[in-house]
Amino acid sequence: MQLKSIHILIVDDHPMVIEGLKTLLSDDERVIVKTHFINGTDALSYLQKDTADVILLDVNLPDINGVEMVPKILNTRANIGIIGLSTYSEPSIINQMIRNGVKGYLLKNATADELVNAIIQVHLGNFYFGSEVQKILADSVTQESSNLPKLTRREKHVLTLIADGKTTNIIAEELFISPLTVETHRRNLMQKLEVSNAASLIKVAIDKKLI
Amino acid sequence: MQLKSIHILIVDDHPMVIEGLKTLLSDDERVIVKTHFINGTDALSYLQKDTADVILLDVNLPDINGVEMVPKILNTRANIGIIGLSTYSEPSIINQMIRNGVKGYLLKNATADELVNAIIQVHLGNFYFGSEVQKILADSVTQESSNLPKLTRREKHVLTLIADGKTTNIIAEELFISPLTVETHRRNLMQKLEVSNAASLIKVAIDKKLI
DNA sequence: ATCAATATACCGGAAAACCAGTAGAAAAAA
DNA sequence: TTTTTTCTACTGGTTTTCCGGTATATTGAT
Repeated sequence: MQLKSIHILIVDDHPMVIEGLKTLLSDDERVIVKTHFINGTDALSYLQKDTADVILLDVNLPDINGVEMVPKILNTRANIGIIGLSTYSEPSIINQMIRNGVKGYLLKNATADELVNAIIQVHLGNFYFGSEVQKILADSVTQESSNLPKLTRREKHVLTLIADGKTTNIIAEELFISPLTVETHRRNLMQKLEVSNAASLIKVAIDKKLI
Repeated sequence: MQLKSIHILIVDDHPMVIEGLKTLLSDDERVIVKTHFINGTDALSYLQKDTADVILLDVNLPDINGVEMVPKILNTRANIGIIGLSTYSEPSIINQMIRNGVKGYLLKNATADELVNAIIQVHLGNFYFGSEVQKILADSVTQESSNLPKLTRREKHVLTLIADGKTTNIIAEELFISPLTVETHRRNLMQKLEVSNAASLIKVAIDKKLI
């Protein structure tokens, strides 16, 4: 029934992880580990000539950041499925990986079942995220959306105009109000978001998804 | 074999879509459409008392924005799977939906197969995105990552410090260089990103994923 | 009708950012 | 090794932001 196995590439600098993955996958005939690399550069140069179906990519490589690896891989071989791997859990990293194009993400404590499942789904072109990863992502959303400072309509408006790079005077003209008023709004915004200048105001506003 | 059908809730203000979905799903005994709502408010108040397994949620509702609906739904019923639906394709909308917690996303030209597949996968706790949706997301990543202004290492570093709300003088102290140099870096950054102040510098830097 | 929140506006002064240039040293690329 | 890029630093001046207050009109909710 199984005519063609899925070819796997492992990119990870921990020998233990490599061996562990190989062992976990050796029992399943649907997948076959082609080879492995212990750094990003070697993996990328391999992909110049050869290819694979699915890459298991560690986030913490010695040379190239895993997050940066993803677009590099996809630029070379657009239809490789990439599954991110890491021991820990930072939601921002996972989010970046997803944005950059990984199709799956697993923590290294994933079971053989999960691993094979992820590989198969990703190879089919679907997404697969381990249950712990999903929990982490869900938590990061709810956590961030809590304790949001309440901005008034006017403040939100002024905020977006500041983000557009408009000065107090320009904003005042656009809103037909005094520059002094605009400044008050800006100051209230900064106070509410607990920052001391416009640059970080924009930063935390975006972080808190107010823009 | 099929003991329990997956209970579906449709939230969409287009009668044609509602009927279409119901017809597409009527043939499959694994899913059963419980009821539907033509606006967000009614759907939310329904969820106060009753529940469902999977919600098919239109993005363009008359009262509440679909993007905002998602967290509202998940706050009430955390383990409902939400599948976003829309006719068109704006990547930013899809991204927002995903960030807010949808488990799937389909365009309205999805086939019955895709639809049922998505429902089943989402109900299992997995993600499912239609092939067109995946293409859109992939395009948006590569498109945005192109024509990026090239920042030097030092500039990137200064950029993040600015985003942290640090002033020129503070940054100079941290980097053991003259404030005048830091200012030069800031000005070069602003020129490269084509903005005229630090606030919008941070904005476009985040937009272009340089931070 | 009343109270709280919001939007409006001001003063004066200090700090920081912004602009237009120039230019040498160090590092990286050719 | 030469060339290019990056990092560094400066002068001198203008504009804008930031801070600590204060204060009234308007709007929204109860």
